[in-house]
Amino acid sequence: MSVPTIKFYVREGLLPAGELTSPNQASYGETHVRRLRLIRALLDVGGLSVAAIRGVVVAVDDPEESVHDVLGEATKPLVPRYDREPGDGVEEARKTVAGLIAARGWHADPAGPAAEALAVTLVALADLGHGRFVEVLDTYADAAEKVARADLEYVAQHVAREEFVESAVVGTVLGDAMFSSLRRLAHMDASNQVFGPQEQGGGAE
Amino acid sequence: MSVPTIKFYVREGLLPAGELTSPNQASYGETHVRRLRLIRALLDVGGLSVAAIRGVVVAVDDPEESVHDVLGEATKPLVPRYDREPGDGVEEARKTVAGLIAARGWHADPAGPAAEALAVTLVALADLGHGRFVEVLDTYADAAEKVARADLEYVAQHVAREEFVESAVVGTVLGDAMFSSLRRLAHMDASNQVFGPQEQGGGAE
DNA sequence: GCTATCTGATAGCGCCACTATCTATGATGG
DNA sequence: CCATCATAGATAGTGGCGCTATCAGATAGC
Repeated sequence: MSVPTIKFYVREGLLPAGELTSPNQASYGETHVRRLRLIRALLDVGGLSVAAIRGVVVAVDDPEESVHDVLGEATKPLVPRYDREPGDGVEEARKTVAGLIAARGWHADPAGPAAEALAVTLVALADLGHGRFVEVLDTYADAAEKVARADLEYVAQHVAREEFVESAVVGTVLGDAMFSSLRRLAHMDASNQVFGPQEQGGGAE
Repeated sequence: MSVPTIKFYVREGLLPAGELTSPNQASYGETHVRRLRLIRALLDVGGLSVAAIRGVVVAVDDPEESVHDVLGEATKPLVPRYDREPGDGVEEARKTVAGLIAARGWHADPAGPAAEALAVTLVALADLGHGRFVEVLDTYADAAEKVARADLEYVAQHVAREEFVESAVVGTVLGDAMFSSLRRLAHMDASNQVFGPQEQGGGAE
């Protein structure tokens, strides 16, 4: 972690400035190191942009901010743009999403960023000829529910109140990465089972 | 979709050139449109880089290429770098991942990109003071298995052989996006239930 | 004192996903 | 037939992003 990089983060509002002990000497403490680790994790592992991280840390530092709002902040930049002539199927996808939320009794905003991102993804799938992929939506939603419950449980057990907000962001962002990797591993396994062990790698058999 | 952008994709090897009917007239067919949609979906929704997409389409176009290899290609650029003094906990994380793979009997390479990405994520979590998050790994793995099975089933039912490779990529990349959105929705619901309905949004009650 | 090191500020770099401009060629229409 | 206009291809430029290099000014430490 180079000094100029750190100063860059300070400039960008990701990191509070060190306490000046004299005009050319600043001291950085444990909170700074913690914050730096948060930045690196969100940046490298989570793939967030510096701007998104700024939004997150501003919200994290604001004691008035609710978990809900911070997550919204962290999630906003993740909605894809996927340009399309409006109304061409997006509307239908939005309805599908709203229907799913209603069917599951989820207390979630059908117009929020997460719902919108889902709708966009469904449209993209339909465009690619995979409109039927919605048939597995329920399986995905089941899995998502289970994972979300586990997340909440973890937070309830291991996270102190004053760390709720930061932990929620970390869990949301890194949890995605975690699940994504696990899904790939599970895919490998499943495809190895279906297509047979054609000794095409490190066949542990 | 502007013309210069399309030409850019041709130059970058993402899109085959149109068939020249005369030195200044090229004809683009359905395959080009399809490919363009694939590019936009992977780029906008999947968040892949142009370089990664090139790897994917080269592999997709190669009839010798196996699903396995193409997915490897698409997955490789997704492994985070997350610089760290080596051996400082990464090794332990790798062991955790290998143990998980073994415990589940997954036929997956514990040294492949997916396993490595998972290990890196675990290290990042540990760095952030969430080492205990591994306790929910099993829940995540269960969910991932279920989702992966559903994916395979979908492919088996709805995808023709010659589209296996492309569909696998699409499913892997857009499936991540889909699950991610669903998890966020499930989080909203869970947190709304835990923290009580403080009328902080569009309370559909 | 004298050098080495730190600070903050400004400007620049390298990569990436395009985009603008240019020339040559040929389609198009009165 | 000929003026206009669009298109192909090639080259160079743009804007954003995540840093990084350089520079003055100030001070710590010898």
